[in-house]
Amino acid sequence: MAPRSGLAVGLTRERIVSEALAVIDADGVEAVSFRLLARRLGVNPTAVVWHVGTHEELLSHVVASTLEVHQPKLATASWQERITTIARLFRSQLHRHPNLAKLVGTQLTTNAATQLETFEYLLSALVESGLHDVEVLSHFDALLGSIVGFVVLELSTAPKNGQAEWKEAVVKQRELIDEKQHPQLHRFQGSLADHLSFRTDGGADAPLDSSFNALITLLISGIESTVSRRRDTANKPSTSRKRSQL
Amino acid sequence: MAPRSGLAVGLTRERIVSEALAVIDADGVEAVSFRLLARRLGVNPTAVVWHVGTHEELLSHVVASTLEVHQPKLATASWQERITTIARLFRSQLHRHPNLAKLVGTQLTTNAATQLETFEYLLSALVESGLHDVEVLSHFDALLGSIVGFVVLELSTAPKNGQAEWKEAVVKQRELIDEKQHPQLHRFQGSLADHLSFRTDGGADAPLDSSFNALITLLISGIESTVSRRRDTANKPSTSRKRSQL
DNA sequence: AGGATTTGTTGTACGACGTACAACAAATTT
DNA sequence: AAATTTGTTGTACGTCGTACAACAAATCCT
Repeated sequence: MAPRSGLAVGLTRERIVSEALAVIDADGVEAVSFRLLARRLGVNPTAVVWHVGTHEELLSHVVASTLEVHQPKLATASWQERITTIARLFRSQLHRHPNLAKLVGTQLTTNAATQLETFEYLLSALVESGLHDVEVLSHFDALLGSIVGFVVLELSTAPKNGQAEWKEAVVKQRELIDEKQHPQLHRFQGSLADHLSFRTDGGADAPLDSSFNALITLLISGIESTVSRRRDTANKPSTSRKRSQL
Repeated sequence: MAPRSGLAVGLTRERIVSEALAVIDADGVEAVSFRLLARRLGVNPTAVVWHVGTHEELLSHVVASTLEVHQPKLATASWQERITTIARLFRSQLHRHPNLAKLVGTQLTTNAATQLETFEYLLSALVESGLHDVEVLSHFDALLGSIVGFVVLELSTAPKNGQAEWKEAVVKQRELIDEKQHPQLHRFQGSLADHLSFRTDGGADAPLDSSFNALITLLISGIESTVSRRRDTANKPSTSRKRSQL
């Protein structure tokens, strides 16, 4: 798989991918080009192409290489603790490479390959929670999608061109919230600056820690109450309170 | 703001943006270029630039124009119903333009501008749920981030180049799940194809309806139990069960 | 009314990009 | 020792965003 041969054998796909990651961390995804990488590696651009294929494939490989999470042993922990740990681990991993977020949210290549461990943990946690088999998979998506999606959104970045004017516009708009038309927004106006849709900085500069913790708590206690609610209605089915499920 | 004048006055920013949206719906975000739009509008490329500014700004305008959700009157509904409605409305809106998802997840310009109505509804629903003021904002982010993030991830697309080989690889990898190493994954193997990280189609072709419903249910009953748990501990504080909150 | 300014459009030009293709040399296989 | 594979180079094409200068129609100023 790494068949050292050829003329100036120094070049590997791994080296290219890791160089690309460095560029991304420093200057963002848009800065990655075959020509730049070739320059930095002292190599001809088309040599890079030969190793990684298309530009799109290169970026896929970068994402894949970054998301390899080495799981700590969680076998003894409760399912709640396991979900929490997985979520936080993923988030801190992506926070280490914030410019990668847009790729993770975009690529569908969430690269199941190296992630089987993580998925197994998450799935077993859901089974252990007491959910029925039919529910487990939909909750698997719900957790994975909301957690990954939250972090992707948290790390989304401001438009890097008209940054100054844009920030100004956001601030002004925040100040112009009308008390009568939007009373609750007005009431929370002062604190809005650090929250989604009203902030002027991406999550790399202004992380949403407490919001993320709130999300985890919501998800877990949501599962708990789904399970326990069913346990109740099993005893006295006439009192069952049904939430519309479609 | 729309000061009809000049030579061939037919061109407006609105017309450009709507043409760009048409291109995006048909061929994806990558297909949008000044030159193509100019061709389709029978106009010189730089005329387009004059109206919309940079390429990045053009895409921002497209997102903004699409996310204008006209809210139905929800004043009489319960806070649970209001959250559900907002979430579903947003999702169906974005499902109508699936190729736009990557921009929404990427741009931070979630365009608070025209969305104030929606945010007010969401915020008031949280206040009404009984959460404390300090919690409302973090839960605001948690809901917004997880819901929007989920849909963005749901709609993420497969790499459009080596599609055939890629799909094959995903299928094969799904089949090679080892029973002893990953027992739960193996157990659910058959159903995995339609779920996150194991599917071969984006959410536009294979929507994750039941997973989205599960997410909403989790979030809402999570809030309910957070509130009611606090109500209990207010009566007998010694029994309070604390979930780690940082 | 008429000159100045704004507004919409055109043309030209530059540098960077992805990538297809042909060439070729070192290493490996046969 | 011949054939093939593997790594690298050079060239070349079409496309892209966008900066800049020119210019005409509409509007504004006095």
